[in-house]
Amino acid sequence: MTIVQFHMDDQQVVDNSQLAQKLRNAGLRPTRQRTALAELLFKKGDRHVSAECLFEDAKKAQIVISLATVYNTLNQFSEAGLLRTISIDSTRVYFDTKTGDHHHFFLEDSEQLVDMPEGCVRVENLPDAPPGTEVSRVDVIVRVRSTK
Amino acid sequence: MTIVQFHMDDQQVVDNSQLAQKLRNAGLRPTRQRTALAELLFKKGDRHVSAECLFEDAKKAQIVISLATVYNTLNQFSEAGLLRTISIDSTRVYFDTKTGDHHHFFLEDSEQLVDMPEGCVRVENLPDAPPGTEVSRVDVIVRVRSTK
DNA sequence: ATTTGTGCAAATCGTTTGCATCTGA
DNA sequence: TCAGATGCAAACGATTTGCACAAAT
Repeated sequence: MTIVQFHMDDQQVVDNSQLAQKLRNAGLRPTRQRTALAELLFKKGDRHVSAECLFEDAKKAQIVISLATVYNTLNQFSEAGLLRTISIDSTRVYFDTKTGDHHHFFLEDSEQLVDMPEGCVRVENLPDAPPGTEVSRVDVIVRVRSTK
Repeated sequence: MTIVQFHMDDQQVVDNSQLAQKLRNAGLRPTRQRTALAELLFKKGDRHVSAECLFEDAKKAQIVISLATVYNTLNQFSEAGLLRTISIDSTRVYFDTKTGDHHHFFLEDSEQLVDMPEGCVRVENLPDAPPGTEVSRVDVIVRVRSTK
């Protein structure tokens, strides 16, 4: 029932020196809180978090950090390409630790995002992009809700 | 440069008595401001508006209305099925006057939505919805930005 | 030592709500 | 008449920002 997915581009991070390196590669100094958040984000495999929810996770993990820093860090990470942002629900931004090409289920009841396996969806018959523009990304979001 | 599209299900509204009827059918009293907004929304063919931008339109059209009422009215219209809401950009909700099954281009530069012709896109190979859920809608958003 | 990050609180921005007043059927 | 609409201003919630302080290199 559980779908397990691995991606070579988002290599599984297991120890903290790899994390620090990942941050450095992205041009970010591996500070205490950045490393701590990176640990929460990238050690557990694919995640879809909101700032608020990562902030809660951090609290539970005894990490001392302010909500503003969580926001700033998430934004830095996604600018650096470590995360991808998704906005589905206008009230919240989700950050996806999986940056490769893939699409999502959105569980309307629980407001959660679930990855679809990479490469499985094919979108056909797309009209041409409007003149003077080029496609930067195609997002497919399948909204689902519990039956009954 | 301009793409014009017509759809039979969202019938073109041309006079105000039809508008009033459309509102009544939706269970909404055709009050001054509702009719005025409906006029802006449904007389011009397909539109994608934010509350703020419709509010501006209303001002230009000398309609006396408050921003809160624009919000309330847009929400009522979409609950009544007269509009469809789309959230792409987490900072703004778009209301689409075309309620049929269709998808969108999102022009990242100008933050505008453009309809794709109905029925042209085909999404294949969708994985099954997670257990216990059913698909309520599939959204395809093609983000484009100006070349160079 | 210098640059860069962090925490906090205040600011912002889109959106919603409470309530007194008005209006359409 | 009177339920239902409207306007306003205040409330809200997610996110950003300004600034003094702290930590990395």
